[in-house]
Amino acid sequence: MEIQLDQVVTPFNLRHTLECGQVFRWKRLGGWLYGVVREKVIKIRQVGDRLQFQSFPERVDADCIRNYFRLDDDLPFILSEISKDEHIKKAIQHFYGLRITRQEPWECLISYICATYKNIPAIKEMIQNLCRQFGRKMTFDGYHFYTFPKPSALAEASLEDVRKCRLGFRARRVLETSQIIDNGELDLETLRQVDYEKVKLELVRLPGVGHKVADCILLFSLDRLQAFPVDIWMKKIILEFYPEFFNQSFIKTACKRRSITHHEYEKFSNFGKKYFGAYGGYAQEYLFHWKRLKQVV
DNA sequence: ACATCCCCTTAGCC
DNA sequence: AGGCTAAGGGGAT
Repeated sequence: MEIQLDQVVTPFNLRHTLECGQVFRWKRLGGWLYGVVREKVIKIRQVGDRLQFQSFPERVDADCIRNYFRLDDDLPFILSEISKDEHIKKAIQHFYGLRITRQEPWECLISYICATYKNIPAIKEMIQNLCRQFGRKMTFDGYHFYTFPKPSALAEASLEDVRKCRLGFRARRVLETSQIIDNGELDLETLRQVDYEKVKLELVRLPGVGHKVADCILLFSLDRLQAFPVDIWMKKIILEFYPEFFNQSFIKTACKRRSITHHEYEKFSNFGKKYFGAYGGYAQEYLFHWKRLKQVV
């Protein structure tokens, strides 16, 4: 199947979108990108302004793809809204077409609990282990894929088995959070309707979920495009490009410490929301990807 | 080689 | 209240 994009009205860049670090389960295999979304393997590639895809074992329609990649977001408008200065403009220019994804809240929640204090390759490894251990196997094009484990599968697992997935101290947090979700104490899907601050309060009650993880879940799976997660990279970016928005002594203290205090988190995240506005999350992702790639090169 | 540091942070202690 | 520190283990340096 195929989706015809109009790069003026619906700019999209599949590669940037999947490689910017917001998702952990996509793989490049033989010219295609393969991922698992809602129990189905998706095989997708972009040829110019055509988005070609197949799926297994059942067919997904174009709406599913549009939904996952947020193709209905008015990206030209969003990018014009966040184009506040030369730094963000440069990042946008570099990765034009990068979109925030609309992930499944459950998978997003567990993924970002795992993401605590880990680098991206290691996060991918942990999630892969979890899926291999607790998911269902699917074989497509000769490659093996696994569904993301259901809440019950993780809730019923032993701490030891979760630990075997190399989760370290995150194992207990994943297990306990899975039990809360499986019990129905918190219904993730209904959180889309609740307002931002209330959802955040609900999320941070889960073991392993602090403000940063909650903001990632809000941004990548609960449609809160104003959420502005601040990790160590975003801290570096703000200290480097936007120090004039804070008082000098605060910046000086923040520079001395690599990690982020709760106080710093609030100040930086609120800055992001205020400065970039309703689509701060998009600004965050463009800046994040730009900074990380620049660091590598 | 081989330490040592770093890691898209959280939670618990003081 | 807010700052400090420990917490798997793999990959980078």
